[in-house]
Amino acid sequence: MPEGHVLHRAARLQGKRFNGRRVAAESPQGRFADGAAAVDGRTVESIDARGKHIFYRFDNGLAVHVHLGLFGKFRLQTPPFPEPSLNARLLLSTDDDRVHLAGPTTCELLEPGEIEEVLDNLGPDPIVAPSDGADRFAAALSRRTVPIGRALLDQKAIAGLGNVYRSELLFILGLNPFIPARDVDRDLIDQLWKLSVDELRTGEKSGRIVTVDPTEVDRRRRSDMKRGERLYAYKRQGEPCRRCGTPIASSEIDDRNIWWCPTCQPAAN
DNA sequence: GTGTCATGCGTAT
DNA sequence: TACGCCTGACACG
Repeated sequence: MPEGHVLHRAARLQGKRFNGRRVAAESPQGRFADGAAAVDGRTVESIDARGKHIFYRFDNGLAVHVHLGLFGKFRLQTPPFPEPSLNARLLLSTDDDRVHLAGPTTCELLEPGEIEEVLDNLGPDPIVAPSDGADRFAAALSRRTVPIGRALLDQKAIAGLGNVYRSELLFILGLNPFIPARDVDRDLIDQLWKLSVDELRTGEKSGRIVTVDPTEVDRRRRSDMKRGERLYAYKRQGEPCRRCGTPIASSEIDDRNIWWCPTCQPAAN
């Protein structure tokens, strides 16, 4: 379930357990055997996320770079450790903790300096919220004629948004997904950036994506909401818009589904 | 048990 | 634009 908030949360929670600790590294599945061997017995210096990427820096200068893709998953485990699944690409263990990684798109060893090459291909990350983030985001969009709904998934424009957040952010701001990115007003771009910061940081803290304002659903607190009550648009096609009752519409942009409210997010005139 | 789908993305066409 | 990759949850029988 990996949008950017998941990786930042993983970096924070794993960092608490592994930073400064010597770890055993292995790859039960075998596909990262050489990489695991290169960091086995080394000390973790830091674990950091950027966009949907996470980097483990070790005291020998090497780093492990992971991207979860659509299916990848981390599990944090404590003793007694369960038998690792044969799918485990990477296990990092101390006597007290273990992180179990399965199904990543990327799990690779990086030499010193190579982390920067990955970062150079990423736009501003709302969770990091650099001071020039809104400007960089706006500059990236200003060059693009593609729909705003597509541009939001371009990790060079903004790093960390995925398919859930894109539907939700556009809904909240009443923005039609098909408006060309460069035609979106700068004021709305700034709002998109600020909302991304707020929503991803909220998601990082809770570990799940909740965008609805509880007062628009019922009096329950966000943490008590059932799945399906936490979002405005994502995967709600045919269900009534929480704001106006119009059935939520769905379509595809670039082979990926997107959901929106035809009334609250009207097409540009 | 089998089939489908998914919060992603690189590469080929 | 289409396909391949990687895993797991869920619907269906």
